[in-house]
Amino acid sequence: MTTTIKDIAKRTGVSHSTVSRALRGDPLISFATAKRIQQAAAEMAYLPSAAARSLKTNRSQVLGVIVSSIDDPFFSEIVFGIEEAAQESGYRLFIAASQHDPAREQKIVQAMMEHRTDGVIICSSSFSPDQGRQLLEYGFPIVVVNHQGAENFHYSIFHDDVDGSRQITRHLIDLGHRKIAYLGNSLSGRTTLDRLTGFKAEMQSAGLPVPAEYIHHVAGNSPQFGMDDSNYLLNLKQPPTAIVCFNDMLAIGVLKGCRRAGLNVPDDISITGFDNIIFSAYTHPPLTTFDQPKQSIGTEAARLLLDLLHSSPDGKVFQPKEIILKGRLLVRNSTAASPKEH
Amino acid sequence: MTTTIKDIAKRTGVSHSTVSRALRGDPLISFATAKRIQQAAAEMAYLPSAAARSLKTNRSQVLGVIVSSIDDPFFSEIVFGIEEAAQESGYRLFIAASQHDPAREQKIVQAMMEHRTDGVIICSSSFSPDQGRQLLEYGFPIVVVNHQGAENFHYSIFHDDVDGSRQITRHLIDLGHRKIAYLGNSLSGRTTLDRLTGFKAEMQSAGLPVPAEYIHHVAGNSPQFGMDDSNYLLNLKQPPTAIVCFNDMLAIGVLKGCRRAGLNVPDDISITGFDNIIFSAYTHPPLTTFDQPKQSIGTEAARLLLDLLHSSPDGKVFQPKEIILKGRLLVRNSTAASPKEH
DNA sequence: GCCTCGTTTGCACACGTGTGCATAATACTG
DNA sequence: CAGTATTATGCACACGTGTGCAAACGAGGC
Repeated sequence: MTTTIKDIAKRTGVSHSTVSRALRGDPLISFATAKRIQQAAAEMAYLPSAAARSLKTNRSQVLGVIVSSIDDPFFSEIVFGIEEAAQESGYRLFIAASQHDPAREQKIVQAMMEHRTDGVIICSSSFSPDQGRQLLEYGFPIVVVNHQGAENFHYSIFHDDVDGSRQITRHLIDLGHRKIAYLGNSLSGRTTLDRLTGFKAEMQSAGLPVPAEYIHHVAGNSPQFGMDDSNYLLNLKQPPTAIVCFNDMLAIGVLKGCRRAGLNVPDDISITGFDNIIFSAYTHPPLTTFDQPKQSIGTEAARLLLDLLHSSPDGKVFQPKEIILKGRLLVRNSTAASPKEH
Repeated sequence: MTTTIKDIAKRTGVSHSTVSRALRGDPLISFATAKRIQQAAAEMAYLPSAAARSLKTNRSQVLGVIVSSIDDPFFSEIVFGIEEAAQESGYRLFIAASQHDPAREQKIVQAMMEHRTDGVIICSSSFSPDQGRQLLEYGFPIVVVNHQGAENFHYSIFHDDVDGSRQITRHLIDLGHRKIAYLGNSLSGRTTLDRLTGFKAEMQSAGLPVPAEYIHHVAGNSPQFGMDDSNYLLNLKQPPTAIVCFNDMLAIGVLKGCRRAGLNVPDDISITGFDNIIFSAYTHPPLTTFDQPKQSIGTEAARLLLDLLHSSPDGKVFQPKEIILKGRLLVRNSTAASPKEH
């Protein structure tokens, strides 16, 4: 059986409460006995029961992380950042993937509640408002990352997607492109809208038209969607000379779609991504994209949540807070001067 | 505050033990009162405390998953498989990334013990034997996936890497290649050795020599390593006409390295990967690789562990078990007939 | 040597849930 | 109707840890 503080108490001849205090470093206990107890604990390979502690203290030292999918490298990197910050403060992560499935979201929310997670970070742009409300009502401190329903939550971390998208678009305009299309992902809620907004804004300020058929949405994040739906844009009567893709995953698919259609990137058409996932440096040609500080987003989200946790006992209500991070344009080789019209 | 079974007891005028039984579906409780209690519980939005339950039952309904890194798409897909199976059986996941860092591994092991995880799945090929021993001594049921130290553990899931590597190599030999190099990842322990073994075996059975300089190892899994170290192989006096890469991540980097060196894949040189991660279909050219059933590996690992958990109370000791899964060769366009010697 | 004060430890209860056992309520048998 | 079998419920304790409070201990001052 696993050793408990009672076992240690028996062996050292003190009460279990003394052991508890000694191990927690309570100054009430004399240095001599504290040391004696700690040594005994080490020898007996004692490890406290998280369940018992959590039951008593009402704190689990666990942060819930809800992400739409684990196998999306964008989210993986954010999670990586979260874990760095969490582990630094002695917190553990409870990661769950919603997979855009409401039933699954329901189960996740329930599990978070049952485990009395100390707080929750939502990274799933499509997370259902109903589930969000449930979490809020339960009293969880919540930090949302790039989330569409952010108006309901008080603490959020944003990457400035509007600005990023403007920079990407400006880059293409500067290269002489005038017929630029946008390929979005309808499942990405606010994120795709922000990027679309930035795109439109920059086009407008350059006095360039954006015909309705130049804005197209797919329903998923895999390269497959990008490849399949690139046909739609390429087969338009007036095909674009550049495509601004919602993110790198789609852009990677679009690159292949173009190649299949016999188009040379970037000579015949320019393609841009967004996020700078690791693979975007290895496509052919390497992808021009917007380098989003994914890891920082994760660590900032975790730090904000931890701040919230450690200051709430004071009873003072935190001011709503919105942290906006900026990335940088990363010009590689999938963009070039607009092809001359014949 | 959160509602407890005592609150429900008060409201329904029964004792808290009756509530406990009613909610657990204990047939001791009459149908009428059980229904009444369940309804009250639903109205009061009752959710059991995982901590309390786990403390009392000594079962956490949580599986620990140790993975070397989350942002490696290969592991992500395995984790995805694990989660599918776990959630089906009402288990939750406790995921932690070791990052090849012993200090981190130590913390992870400790956390798993403190949380009294019901079992552990180790997917980190470089996981330290010391930590593994500690987990074993603690009494965790453990399932290892492709792990180097599998001899110490009784239950394991393997992909038949030796066979896969032979098939890949055979494919290249059939295409007329005679000078074939192997690029491994020294951090991947047994996995890279198995693949190297298969490679050598097939070369030998074809009567082809493998000069020592044709076997090269890098120390990491990112495409960057593949790109950087491809130079070494390409600059040999007798450069190979084909490179068998440890996995897709490295192969993706090698593809870029070849392009940089002015080589055309597959006309000048053939490249193969391993794993079939999602991006391998979108490289240029699309990567010939070995399609490993990643998701199945995950679900099988989880199922094996769950079987272990549900049968151990009988006291009967399980026979050691090793499940070997097979994948299939996936020929795409990064391999072609060996270039003619001039 | 008595009182006071500060330090160190133990007692007892609490957290929320599960369960063996005793007891109360009901049904059944003769 | 008494006695017994059956069913339904409650009591009390347990899981491992943390903590307010009382008690024991020792030291110092007069």
